[in-house]
This record gives sequence, structure tokens and C-alpha cells, in this order.
Amino acid sequence: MERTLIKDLGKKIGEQVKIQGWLQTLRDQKSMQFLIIRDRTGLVQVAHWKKGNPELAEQISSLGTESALTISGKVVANEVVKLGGIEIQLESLRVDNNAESPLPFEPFSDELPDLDYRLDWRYLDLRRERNQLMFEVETTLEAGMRDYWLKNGFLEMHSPKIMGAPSEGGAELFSLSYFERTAYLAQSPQFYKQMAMAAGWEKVFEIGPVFRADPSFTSRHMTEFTGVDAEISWIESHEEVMVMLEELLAHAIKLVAEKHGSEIKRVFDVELTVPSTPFPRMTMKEAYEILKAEGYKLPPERKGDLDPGAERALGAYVKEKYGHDFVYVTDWPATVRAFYHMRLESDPKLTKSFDLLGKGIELTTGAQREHRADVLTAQAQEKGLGLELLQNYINYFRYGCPPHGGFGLGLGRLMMVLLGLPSIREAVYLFRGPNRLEP
RNA sequence: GGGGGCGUGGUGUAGCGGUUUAACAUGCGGCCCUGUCAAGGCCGAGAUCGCGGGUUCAAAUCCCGUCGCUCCCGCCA
Repeated sequence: MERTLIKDLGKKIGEQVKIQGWLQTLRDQKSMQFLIIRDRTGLVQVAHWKKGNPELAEQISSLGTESALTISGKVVANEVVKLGGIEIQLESLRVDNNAESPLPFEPFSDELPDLDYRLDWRYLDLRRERNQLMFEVETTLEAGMRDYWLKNGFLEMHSPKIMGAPSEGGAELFSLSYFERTAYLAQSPQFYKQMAMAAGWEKVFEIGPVFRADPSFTSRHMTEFTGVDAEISWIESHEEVMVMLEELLAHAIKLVAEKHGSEIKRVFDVELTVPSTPFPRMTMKEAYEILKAEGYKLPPERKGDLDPGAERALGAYVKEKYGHDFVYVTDWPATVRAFYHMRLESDPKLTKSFDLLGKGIELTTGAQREHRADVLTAQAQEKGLGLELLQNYINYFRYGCPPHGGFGLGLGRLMMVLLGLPSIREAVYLFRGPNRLEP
């Protein structure tokens, strides 16, 4: 018999069905047994009269919660049953995998263990409804982004994650032994995206792993995370990148809201709103004026930069003033930006770059890139970077590379912001940090 | 890397110098209950209070060290 998903049982009243799922609760009484079965789509009660089949009754009594079961029986409507008014009268049971008792923790209890403990038992923690929903949302979010890009003529790229030479700043690179030499894990697809521009791909995106050997202990950092990157050619300024990014996010979030909005409200108590475009924008200079007016004091050594507190303050300001969760901060000083960010023609101290903040958290850095080899070389030297390591990179810009720009966005951070999660550790399938390599 | 906080049965917490044979909830085991549904009732097992040292007549409780976790900062997505 074909399996019926629990959400579809209402259409099969009076019929024989087969369901498959986990035993969330067993209520074993004197004459009756009630099993609450959960599958990916919901919960249903299964009832069994013990005297009809004492052997089966005994088998049910021995089941541990969270056992994996295949159950056959008849679907009946029963108003007495609080769980959806539907019940299955059990006829046969196959124990696919009996769960040992006690479990390391009860995934469906009101009081959950610390996140760190749950991460040790992630495969049980992931069974919880909110975690199932989280990854349905992530899947839809990525599908929405791909949908936008494909409609707009982008190519999907897959750049290598093993590199031969440290490029952008060596400090946060993981090194590994690679046959007779040392290789490095990519800490960004940045240079490869730009190479694709030199290769004439014009518009590319990549969703893939990024590695950072940063011993950061915060609720929003990981040593391995999924980066969402895009790069486009023939632009006049970073503004075009910003337009693409806001359209991309609005499109993907709209899809998520349509598909999961009510479930997100019920499970996460978050009203997922589709952000209006264009997103609010402010220059760094304006950001400083706002912070001053709001009474936020930046440490003086932060000259031209923002700290996390300032980002939260700006997020709160924009939420109150414009009712918007996102804000672009533009025109960052060259001193705090990468050497490959293009400078403003009107003021070479500033870059044609932006950060996107979501609810006060840094989600994205983007910029128009410097595509003129001589200017790029001068900017690298100004930052005191070794030109030997950058030579191959700078060569991309010697043989007709179009003007271009792009962004990198943290998928986990976006999930955190959309669902209002306190830590990125629960926003990703398996967290990787300085002290966590398992499971 | 710098600073703060926490560390008590499987899990979540209470206790914060002597009335503690360490309490409560949940989970687990047993018994009871003719339909339960956040089930309920009774009984039971389960913790040398992270680890090491010190102070004291007396330490889960105070101090020092150490390990683990966590938050903030630096840095970033």
C-alpha cells in the first residue's frame, strides 16, 4: 500500500491507509493504547484496543518514544479526538527502528537543553517542527534567489574551494597539506567571481561554502558558512549592484512569505514582511550624523567605520523612521575597505561600496571593483600588500576586463534575521566554529 | 586574541557557609486508571554539586587555578 502523508488523512476518512513516522507520545492504558505519530507534515493519533490483539499490545508497550514506525489501519473521523478530530484504528505495525529509552533529551518538551548540548544531538534536535520549517524556508529562499537570477540571465558558477596561494589577507586562511605542498581553503569566491567577469560571463552567482580561520566567539560567526555571491559586468556604479541585491531579496522573501508566511508566524512568532524597494540608503557620513543625533557614541579609534552597537542603532533608527528591516550604508572610507574597492571619482578617500544591514546585523558587503590594473596595483601598494601574491589576480584586468561589481552575503545570517533567531548556530544544518567540528 | 557570566541526577532549574540523608519539574522503570489527548494517581531508580588546590570547627555555597560552555568586544558574511 502507498504511504499517506498525515496532512492528507482528512481526505481518506473510512479508508485503509499506511502512514510512516515517529512515535512522539505513547499513552499506554489498561484497555487502550494511543500513539501520537508525527511525520514531516503533521501529527495524528493512532488508537489500539488491547484485547483485540494482546501480542500487538505488548509490542506497542515496548516501544520507545521517537521510534520509527510504519502503521496500517483505518482512518475514522472522531470529534472526541482533540488532535484534528481524526484517528487511525491500528491494524498492523512494523517497527522500523525502535528508539532506545531514555533519549538523550526530549525534542518535544517545553524545556530544551542548552543549544550546545542539542548540537551534540543535532539529528534529534532537527526533528523538531521549527527546525524542519527552518530548512523548508531556506530551500524556498534559495529557490527564490535562483529564480530571480535565472530570469535575469545570470550564470551559476562553482569556483574551487582549494587554492594554491593565500590571496586576500592570509590571516584567516585554513591551510591543508596538498600532496607535496600546502594549499588553502577559499575564504571567499571573490577573485574567481572577478575572473568570470574577465572571462565575459557578465552576470554570475554562486551559493557555496566559505572558510574563515577566525577564532570568533559570537552568535553570528562560523568558521565555515554558506556564502551567497553575485557579480555583474558593465556597471556604472555600485548602485546597480545594490538595486540587483534588493530586487533579489525582495523576490526571494516574497516567495518565502507566500509559501511559509503563516507557518512562520505560528512557529516562530515572526511576521515575515516582504521588504519594499528601494531599501533605505544612507552614506557613512549620514550614518555618523544619525548616530550622533541618537546619542550613540562610537569609540574614537573607529574613525570611518561602524561597530556592532552602531549597526544595531542604525537598524533600530531605520525601523522606526521607515518601518524597514534593511538599510544600505554607502561611501565607506578606503582605509577600512579592501584594496580592490573602486574609489569615488569625486572623493578618492571614499569607496564605491556598501554594506547591507538587516535588523542591525551585517549581512552583505558589496562594491564596484577596481578593474584597471594600474589603479588596482597602486591601491594594493598603498595598503602594503605583497604584489607577488596578487600578480595573477591583477593580470585578470590587463586584457579587456569590463567594469564590474558584486556582493557577498551570509546565508545563515539572512536566515537568522528573517526568522528572528538569537544564534546562527541554530540557523544552519551543522555549525562549524573554533571549538566545534562534530557532528 | 581581550573582557564579563555560568558549570548541581539523562535534561531544565532551586539551594549560595551549618536545619541538605542536596530540593523541584521533566524524562526513565514499575503498578493503577474502559478514550487518553500538555492525560492523571501512587511507588521507585538516578547527582560524591565540572576538575584540582586552598580558607574554615564546617564548603554545592567563600578564594585561587584549570577545563568546558556562553555573551560582549576585536574581525567579518
